[in-house]
Amino acid sequence: MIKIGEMSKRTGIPVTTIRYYEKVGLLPAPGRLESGYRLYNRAHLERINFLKNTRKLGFSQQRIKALVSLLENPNRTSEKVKISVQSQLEEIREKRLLIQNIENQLKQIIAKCDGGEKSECPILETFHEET
Amino acid sequence: MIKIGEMSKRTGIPVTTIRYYEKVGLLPAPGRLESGYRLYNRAHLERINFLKNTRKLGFSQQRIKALVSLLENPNRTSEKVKISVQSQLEEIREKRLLIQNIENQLKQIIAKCDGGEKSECPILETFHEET
DNA sequence: GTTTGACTCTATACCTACTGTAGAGTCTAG
DNA sequence: CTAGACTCTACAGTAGGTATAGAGTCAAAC
Repeated sequence: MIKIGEMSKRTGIPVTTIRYYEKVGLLPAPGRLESGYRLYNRAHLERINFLKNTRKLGFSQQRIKALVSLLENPNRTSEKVKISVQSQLEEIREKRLLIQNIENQLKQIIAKCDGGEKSECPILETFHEET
Repeated sequence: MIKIGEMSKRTGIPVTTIRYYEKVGLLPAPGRLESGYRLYNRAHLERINFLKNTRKLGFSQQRIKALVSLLENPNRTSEKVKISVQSQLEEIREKRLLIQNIENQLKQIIAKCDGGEKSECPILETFHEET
């Protein structure tokens, strides 16, 4: 049984964030000492690692909650888990396409500028276009 | 001279967002009718198009403000504008690399799952790893 | 002339996913 | 026994807006 500071050290998740995860329902409320200090066990450590890993993969809190309830459901199938992760992949893929599109547009816009010292500026002109 | 609803129609930017841009200093405060209604001119329309285009390219408000002050500076050089847009490109490129990395990880994780009906689940196991 | 409906105003709350701060209490090593 | 580290709650702030409440205004139909 460890206190929140030790948990923070072991997981690399800030103390404030751990308390926040409890508040939003991603982490079960732990037991408390008489002083009110939180006391975590092995299961909490595992849950925080779970949150850390899914967060790194860009999962939203909503999707993480869905995964957690699968996790806690004894009737879960790995198929359902897979479908959830595939949705996440699709979302990420769309974000990547969007950002790639922006990247290409920026490159084209930069290419318009010859870097002269005149006050005319093809980049600013582009930004003023009606679209 | 047009009212805010007409401006919204012409630019496609919601009325609430136009007021918000004024509040955060991206759009100069327009004149008002006696009733208090905002009245916009050609310059405001151009500014809103500018905001719309830079926002579409993922510029932060901070960077947009920097661009706007270049825009308003008669001593600006197109070189300075170019440098600002190049910084934006670099930021976007890094975001894209990050998201591509996530995408690849997700693909690898999904590939671990054979979709069986057993309760064991390589995906959930991956999410529980200490990292 | 009035009434209806669309429009506008301000102010405030809400969103995601946290982070930071104030002020008070607790624990532990010297 | 005290100093410093740790923990607690509650609330405010971040970016970039969106949504809502309640009040006032404008234009056209009747």
